[in-house]
Amino acid sequence: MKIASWNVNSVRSRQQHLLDWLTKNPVDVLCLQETKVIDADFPRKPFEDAGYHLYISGQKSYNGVALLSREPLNDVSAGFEAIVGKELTDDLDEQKRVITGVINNIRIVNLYVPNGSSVGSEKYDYKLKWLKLLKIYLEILRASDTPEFCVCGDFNIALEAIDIYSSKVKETDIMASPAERSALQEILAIGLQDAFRKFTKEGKHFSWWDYRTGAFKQNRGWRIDHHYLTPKLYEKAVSCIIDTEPRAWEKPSDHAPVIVELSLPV
DNA sequence: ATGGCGAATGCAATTCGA
Repeated sequence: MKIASWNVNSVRSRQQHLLDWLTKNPVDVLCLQETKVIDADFPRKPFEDAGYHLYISGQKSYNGVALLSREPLNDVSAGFEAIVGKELTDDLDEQKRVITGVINNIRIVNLYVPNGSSVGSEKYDYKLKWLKLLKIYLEILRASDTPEFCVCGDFNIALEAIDIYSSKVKETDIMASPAERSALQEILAIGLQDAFRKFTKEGKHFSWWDYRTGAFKQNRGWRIDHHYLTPKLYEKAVSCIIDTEPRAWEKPSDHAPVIVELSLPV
């Protein structure tokens, strides 16, 4: 079973790239982030014609997540509230950043973690608050009757120095600040492991490159798109690769898709 | 240190992303 994650930076702008990529890479589940479209305007038909069931949670202009699956998904919910309740969710479901579903007793959680703008900003505080609730959300799922899961998406956090092209990472750099990293480490402490690092120990492997200053050509990137697996699934992982090819296509997303393969029947 | 690029909105210029 193959599960891919791709921040597409607008599903409408990237529709043809997505269809071309899926033709070459007919993954079982594709998790999209930054669809940037309300549900009524999501281009469903081309993906349904390509053989996928769609589960979407979008909003105008910003954010938005979607699950595309060859087989129908069970137990689909969008947002935190369905899992943690209204009280704890507060206003954190206004931005559409979470969608989950179950296939073959494996839960897939698709996330678009807030960017945070800059360290110390209001958006940074929002990001840390969001990550705190994410931990509770995942703890509840871990204790549910579908305890094995793959949490993937755009985390907007580079966990280690080798996940960033520059060796000059400052504590004030968004996506690399100590508070962001420890918030993510606390989440992983519930029992999640980085599928990519099971197979690749060295640096210079990235999933996002700035559109500006020719960053991709010079491989000046960050690895901020991740697949985290519960122990039983981590054991079953047989590969995890970042497909940099579509990043070189014309008018690309600034992110590349990341694909994990599990030795499990679909 | 700054700005650079791209998408959305909505029709010019601004906001946001990372």
